[in-house]
Amino acid sequence: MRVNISEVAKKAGVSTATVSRVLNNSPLVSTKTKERVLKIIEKLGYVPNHVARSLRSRRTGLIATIIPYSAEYVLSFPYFSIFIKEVARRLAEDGYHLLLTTEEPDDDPIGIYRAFLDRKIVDGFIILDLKEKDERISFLTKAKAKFVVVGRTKDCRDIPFVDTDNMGGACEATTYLLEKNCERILFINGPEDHSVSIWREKGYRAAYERKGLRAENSLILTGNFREESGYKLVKGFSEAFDAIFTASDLMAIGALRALKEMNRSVPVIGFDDIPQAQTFSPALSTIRQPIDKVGYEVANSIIVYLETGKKVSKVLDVELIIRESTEVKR
Amino acid sequence: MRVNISEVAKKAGVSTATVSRVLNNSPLVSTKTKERVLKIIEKLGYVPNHVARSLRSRRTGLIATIIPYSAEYVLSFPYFSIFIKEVARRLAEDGYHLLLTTEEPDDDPIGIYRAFLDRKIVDGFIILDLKEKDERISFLTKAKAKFVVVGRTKDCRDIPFVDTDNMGGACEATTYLLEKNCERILFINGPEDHSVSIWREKGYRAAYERKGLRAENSLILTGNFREESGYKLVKGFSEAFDAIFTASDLMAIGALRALKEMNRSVPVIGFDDIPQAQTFSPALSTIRQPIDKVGYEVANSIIVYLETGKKVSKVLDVELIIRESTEVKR
DNA sequence: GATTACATTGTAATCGATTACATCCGCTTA
DNA sequence: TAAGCGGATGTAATCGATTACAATGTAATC
Repeated sequence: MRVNISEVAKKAGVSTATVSRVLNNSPLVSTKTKERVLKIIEKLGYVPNHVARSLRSRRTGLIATIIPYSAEYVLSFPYFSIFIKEVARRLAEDGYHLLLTTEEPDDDPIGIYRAFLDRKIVDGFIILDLKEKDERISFLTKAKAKFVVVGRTKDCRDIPFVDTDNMGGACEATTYLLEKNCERILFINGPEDHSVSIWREKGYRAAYERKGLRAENSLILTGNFREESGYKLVKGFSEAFDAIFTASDLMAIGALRALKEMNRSVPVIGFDDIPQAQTFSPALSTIRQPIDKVGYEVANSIIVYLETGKKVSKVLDVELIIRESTEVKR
Repeated sequence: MRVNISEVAKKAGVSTATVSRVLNNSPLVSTKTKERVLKIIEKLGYVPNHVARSLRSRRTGLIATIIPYSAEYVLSFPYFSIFIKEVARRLAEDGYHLLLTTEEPDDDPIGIYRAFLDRKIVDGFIILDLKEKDERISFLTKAKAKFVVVGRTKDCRDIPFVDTDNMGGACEATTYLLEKNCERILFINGPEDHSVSIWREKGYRAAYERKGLRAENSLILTGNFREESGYKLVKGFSEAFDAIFTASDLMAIGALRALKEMNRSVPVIGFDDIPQAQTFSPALSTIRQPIDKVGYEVANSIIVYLETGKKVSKVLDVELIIRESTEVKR
């Protein structure tokens, strides 16, 4: 029923040390014994117990990804399943596994991180939904835990991260609108403490500056990534504008709804390229992020970090997808 | 730095056995010693090592969910992230954790299940995307592993499962169309080996039978849950029909596209209530599944199974959501 | 005062691997 | 021939908990 290493050792007429050496491909075993042991292993169908290994080696092969408690997060990140699948796939390639859990409902966002660290359940963490001042980062750094971040804070030296080129994408979208001779582009950004918001605003401003212009602060609004907020902000906006760029597709959809009700039509660009972007009418122009690659790279980065100590960071290109919502009807 | 149970025992002037008893709330400790030990634990910030516990107790507290290798799966299941989040949340309530991974790319779908079992990495499994003849089920049953299934096969005695009322939902949708005086309802089902397809077809047929009618086999087509297949099947259908019911919202969207091109308009009902269902024009009438509850219940069921041996199954109600796509314009 | 019962506590084996160190063997070399 | 060496293998400690069993102390009973 339960075959363990001593069973194998006994049947093969060697010590457990030798069996262990065979298992770990140690050069300290003669070819003859190695073959004999392997044959017995095969015959008994022996597979080493992972928990026992973890205890001795002090590595569990588990990487935690903790979903932030805000439900909005998952909703505002519709490709989450693709991301998570790709992370799991890449981790498995090197014998690691993904432990997925949620933040605890109480007001202690680092509680679960502390628990995993103290109990030695995982070898490392993947941090999602980065905030500009993120207490998870300071906690994990202080605790000397190993982690990789999806996103980027303003100063991110010493922290391995994987991010999409939010600034470049926002700049490209804004530039596209400027070159359509729009001058007053309403920019509906995400919450200010989100790191993506900071980079997207930088991109928006950079596009103006490249044209020798200056972005107006009054044209920059703060939404929450959700449809309703795009709708309301456009409805309530009293100044003049001739285009809209939003930090999420959902807010773009909301904005388009508002425009329709107001009987107006200006070019609109969103961010994310969620499934609705294609099926909405008008089909949304937007910035597509390579979410599968983000998953791959972040998994890769944590593996490299764990095994070599090297901190690998990466910024992945995004792509401006032009569809119907930027067609100007005059 | 690393505090273990002997450290605590030494500082408290007791044996490790006593400390362990305190940790596990054993009644075999006097109140006095218990308090003393607890004070030391607090002071040293001691937290028991989970791996050592797992080794001794033969339970890791990990539940595996394995994403099937077909990429379509994740795409055809847009609420996957909500589901998985709810599973993780419920598991954590009782100290369990979700280990998420993917099937191996080669043609051995049970390889990863076998690996997790042999290595004793997880205590149980949650099975997704059930097929009518599912080799995962037969393998896990033979191996005496504990698992809970999302979905239902025809004969599912002895297997704990959580399913939505696919038959009831399909019946309700079909009945709604029949009562709109549609007689020839084109039913675009999912692949035949998927367990959901079987139940949805049953519901479709049941609705006809209740009206004293008989569903025609030629009106039942097989799609693959994706938009393209809804589009193509409608385009290529040569017989008469006066309504469409599809086993996924994506196929419903495809069907509506086809209808538009063909310049026809019949009531259409989808299945799932994905985010696009609301934003598509016309907004989709559809069957909404309580995906968060499915996640909660399946996690609950595996916990109960592991801790009491009882097999708890549940069928959750679905809801017919009527939007624009069933409005008849004649 | 001896015996018994019961409540606490300790000792040591155990879970299943890894690995530092010791040992053994055969061969080379002075 | 003895010392030296390196390769192969074994012995036993170790990782950090749990738990069967033994041992102790204290109070109740005769």
